[in-house]
Amino acid sequence: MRAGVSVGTVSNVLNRPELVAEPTRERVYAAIAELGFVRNDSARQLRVGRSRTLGLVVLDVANPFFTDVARGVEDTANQHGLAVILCNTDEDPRKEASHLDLLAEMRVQGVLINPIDTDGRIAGLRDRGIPVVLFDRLGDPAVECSVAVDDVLGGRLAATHLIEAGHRSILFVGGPLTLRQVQERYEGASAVVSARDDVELTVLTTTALNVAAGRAAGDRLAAGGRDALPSAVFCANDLVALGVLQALTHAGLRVPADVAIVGYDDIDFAAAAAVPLSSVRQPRQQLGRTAAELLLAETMADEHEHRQVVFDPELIVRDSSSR
Amino acid sequence: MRAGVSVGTVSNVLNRPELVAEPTRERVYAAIAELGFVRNDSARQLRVGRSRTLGLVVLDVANPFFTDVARGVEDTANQHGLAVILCNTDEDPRKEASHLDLLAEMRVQGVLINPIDTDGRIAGLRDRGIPVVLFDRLGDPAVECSVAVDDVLGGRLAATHLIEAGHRSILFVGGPLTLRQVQERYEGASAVVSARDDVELTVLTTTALNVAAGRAAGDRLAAGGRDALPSAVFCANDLVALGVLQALTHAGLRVPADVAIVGYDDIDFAAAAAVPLSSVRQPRQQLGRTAAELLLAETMADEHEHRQVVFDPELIVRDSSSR
DNA sequence: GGCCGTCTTTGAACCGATTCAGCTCATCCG
DNA sequence: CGGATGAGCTGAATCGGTTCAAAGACGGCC
Repeated sequence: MRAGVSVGTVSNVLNRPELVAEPTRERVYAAIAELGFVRNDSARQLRVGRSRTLGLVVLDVANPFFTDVARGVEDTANQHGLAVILCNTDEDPRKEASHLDLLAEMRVQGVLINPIDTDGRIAGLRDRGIPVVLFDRLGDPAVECSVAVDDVLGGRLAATHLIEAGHRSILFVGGPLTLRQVQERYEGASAVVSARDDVELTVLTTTALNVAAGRAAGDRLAAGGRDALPSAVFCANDLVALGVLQALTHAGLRVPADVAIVGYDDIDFAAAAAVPLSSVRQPRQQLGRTAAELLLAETMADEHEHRQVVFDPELIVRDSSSR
Repeated sequence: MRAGVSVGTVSNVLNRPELVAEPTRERVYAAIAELGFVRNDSARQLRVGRSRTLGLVVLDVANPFFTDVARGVEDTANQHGLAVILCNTDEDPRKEASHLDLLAEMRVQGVLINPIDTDGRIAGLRDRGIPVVLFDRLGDPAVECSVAVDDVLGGRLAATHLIEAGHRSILFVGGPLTLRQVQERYEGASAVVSARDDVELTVLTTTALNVAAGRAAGDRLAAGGRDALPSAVFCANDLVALGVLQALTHAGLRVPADVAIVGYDDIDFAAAAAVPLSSVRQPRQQLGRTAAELLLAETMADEHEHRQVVFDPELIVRDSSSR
């Protein structure tokens, strides 16, 4: 080698510099700088058995909820010298599967996932020694760690608030209902409503949880005419809520006078909306950080006790649901 | 091996199945399924010399502008069987450097970057045979491909529109001014303004381009009192604009009556804002797709002609700047 | 039967960093 | 002075695919 030193020594300089004598170390650093040497991570991984990356699989990168979670994950990961590979599933089980396959081939240290399809693939990763932590959804504490926010409670908070504000016909907008988040938020609202005789809860399902889907739902609502309108709408997330708000406003309806709206997630844009949006807030970054920490704990320790962490959501009331 | 077959054959089944006889192929697939075999990507990479990933380095994942670009990049990359590693720099040159180092170690196929700091590191990647494509910023066509939107034109569009709407004192809000995008958008506006004697353009710099920074700027504006207010504000991006809008509204000022606002990027949330935001729209996904295509073209071809692609932005006028 | 060409399959070299047993040499101690 | 000690360094084995020259199998043809 350039520094008159063996490859073994170079490796030591890079990984355990304290083992190498000062002058040698200096020479090696100098040679590295001079030659522009960059360690080949594949070779290192091959030998060590696993990579220095961690996979994060989310439903939709364009949703600020997930980018905030990703922030949290990234913070924690970077602190430990790990890179994060962000994968987008678009709520498509096939995309999810193909991303998981890729992550398995990469021998990532672990995977954080908000799963759509809990098919065998996740178990497969785990069999292969790759820990998987579920986030924004609880799993089986016997086999996995998970971090979630209590969505049923979130649904209750929203519904309770609307009922207290005097609304008697509430429409839940969101979908697909196969998404656990959507289902549980609905469940929470439903539980509150069924405890009373005088309140009605209906559902309008959407095909996705984005602004366009919300806009479509809002258009349908508006097209039904003023009489068919519910007095309040509870949306499965803020993107949908913003879409509904846009469509209703566009159709000349007033929020909250004609229809009140409550969203979910309390993304930054909720407060900046046409009518500041009431929303159920989740501790997003903390969700990400906690998930990453659980994952790291699992990779480090020999003995590991799986944990379930549940955060409580909080209702933020703004103009869209109060007069 | 389980299928009574050599490793070489397995490799052929995986990579060039047409070379292997039907029955053998079947046996190998069966064995793979039975054993739950997953190819070790590091070993493959080590041999082949490069990975099947591509790095995307952005200023801020939480900015919908970048997630839309990322979408475009991902689409194209996935079509070619590549994974995308999304890196966040938070406008911090140190983070940028460390991400680039990591990507170099990973021997990514290429890097798409919206650079802050064009220090030696990018050239270093290129020397090592890793193509780099700049996006949202033009580079030197002799050494690199780049894709951008004409930010100077965007600035002109915004300023021209405001002047035509009768505004004579315009405030530009954005920063840091070291960001090329910020600078050029300002330049465009400045060029239009200096062509006239009766219009005044001032600048309020922010430390970042997010909602919080915008809110802070808006608070400062509002604190100055009604008399000190400019008649219009042109923001370096929509996040800042939304922040300003929020702060002004909160302070009891009316938009656009007291102050008009024009943003930049036309993110989905701009239309859904408290006062629907006028904004300069950029073809975001297309920017991402084009950048990825240029990168792929460079990796494939032996001979490669570097290209510069410039898209034109488009002004979308909404309520925030028209009465 | 022998030779040739085609289609399959094999097996060993190789990629580059890590790891570790073992070597060297200076120092210290009895 | 001999031997023990340990710091510092070396060099070869190793990880698991990919690649390719070469071997093998088989059929056709003279």
